[in-house]
Amino acid sequence: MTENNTQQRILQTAAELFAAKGFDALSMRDIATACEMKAPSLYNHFKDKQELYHATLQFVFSQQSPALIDCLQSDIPAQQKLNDFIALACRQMAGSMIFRQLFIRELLEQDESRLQFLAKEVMNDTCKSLHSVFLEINPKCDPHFLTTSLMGLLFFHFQANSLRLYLPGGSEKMQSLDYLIPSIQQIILNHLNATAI
Amino acid sequence: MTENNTQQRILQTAAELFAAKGFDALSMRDIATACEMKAPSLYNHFKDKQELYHATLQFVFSQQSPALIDCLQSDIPAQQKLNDFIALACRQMAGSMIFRQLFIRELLEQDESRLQFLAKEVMNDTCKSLHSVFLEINPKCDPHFLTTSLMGLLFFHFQANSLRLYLPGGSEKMQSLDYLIPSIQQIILNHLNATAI
DNA sequence: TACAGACTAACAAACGTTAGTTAGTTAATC
DNA sequence: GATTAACTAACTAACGTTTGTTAGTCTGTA
Repeated sequence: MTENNTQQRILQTAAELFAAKGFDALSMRDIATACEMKAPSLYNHFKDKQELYHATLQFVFSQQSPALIDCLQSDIPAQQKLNDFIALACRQMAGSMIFRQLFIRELLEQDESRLQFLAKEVMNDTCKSLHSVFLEINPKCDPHFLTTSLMGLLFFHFQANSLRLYLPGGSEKMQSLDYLIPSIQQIILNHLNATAI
Repeated sequence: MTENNTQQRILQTAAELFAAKGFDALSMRDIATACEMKAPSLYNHFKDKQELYHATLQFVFSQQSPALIDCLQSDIPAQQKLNDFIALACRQMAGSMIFRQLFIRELLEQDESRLQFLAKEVMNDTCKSLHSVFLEINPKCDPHFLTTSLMGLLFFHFQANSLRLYLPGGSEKMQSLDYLIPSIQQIILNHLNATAI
């Protein structure tokens, strides 16, 4: 139990640090210090740095989807399900940069086996539920394109929130959920409704 | 001239490597080897690793915008200008991963001064031209949101092209420019046209 | 002769990791 | 209930390697 507890604490700390700095910029000593221990102690819990990183990815990625899937399978009209989903995803994106940054780092790394894990183990169920909702709203739509587009909008709008302030027309108001949620909902819905049925 | 030539060669090589591996995973010896020289020789051209990295960013980012801006300022209908712009940006994204990956890495790093450089020196002019086109098509639209959304779609769709194959509904066909260009054009246009004038 | 730009050799610091030790806890024995 | 053995999980010390970088040297060109 102490074992498990320490392990969880290491994973949580490592997640924050890996997300912020990336695999190579982060040393085992950094992680250990943040966990209030010494680097060699980490090896009592994880074989090596790679294994700790993989465990961190699984730890973070497995937490995200359940709430999203629940939201897509509730018993309300499809369009409202989609709006709820987008709102929740936005809140998750804004609430913690850990998932978002780790995800984007994985996209950059382009490691085939890890991309496959990401797609099959982490995203597959959510995507399929989302496809159903898209098709329910408009059976002629392209659910894969819509899903990927929505992910792009979600990840980019929140990741670029610091950049936004320096871009023309960017303001603090546009970083807020109150602004981003309805805007993203509308761009997706507009596309769904515009495609001829 | 040899000086300038070598410098350019180093920058081009460094750009490819920094884009692929990131700042920390890449050593001066790696860069030197790829340039067919020894690491200390790099210091004849750049003060240190940081300066080489900054020079690389400037080298890469300054090449991208001119063609895009030209495309937005030609003398054709606004809607066609926008379509041409999106098509060209897609081709740039697909043609080389260097710009795309370096840009995303900068978004991850969240370094305020470099984000500011990115926004003001690299993207500002393109964004402003793009805003004009958006407003020409629909004066009631939100050009900042549209610009950011378009960037999100462009970066994500091309960066996630490897991931796409493992996602439900993903296929090689959907990685192609023939598929992505019109799809992205349409999602933006639909949103532009849907906003009440 | 001067100088740019390549080189070799070498530095200190930081890296991931291992070995060996120690303190605290649990379980079984007397 | 006390004693011992076994185990967990922390520690210190240290390893070999790689890192960014500097100093000093050689070579070709102007």
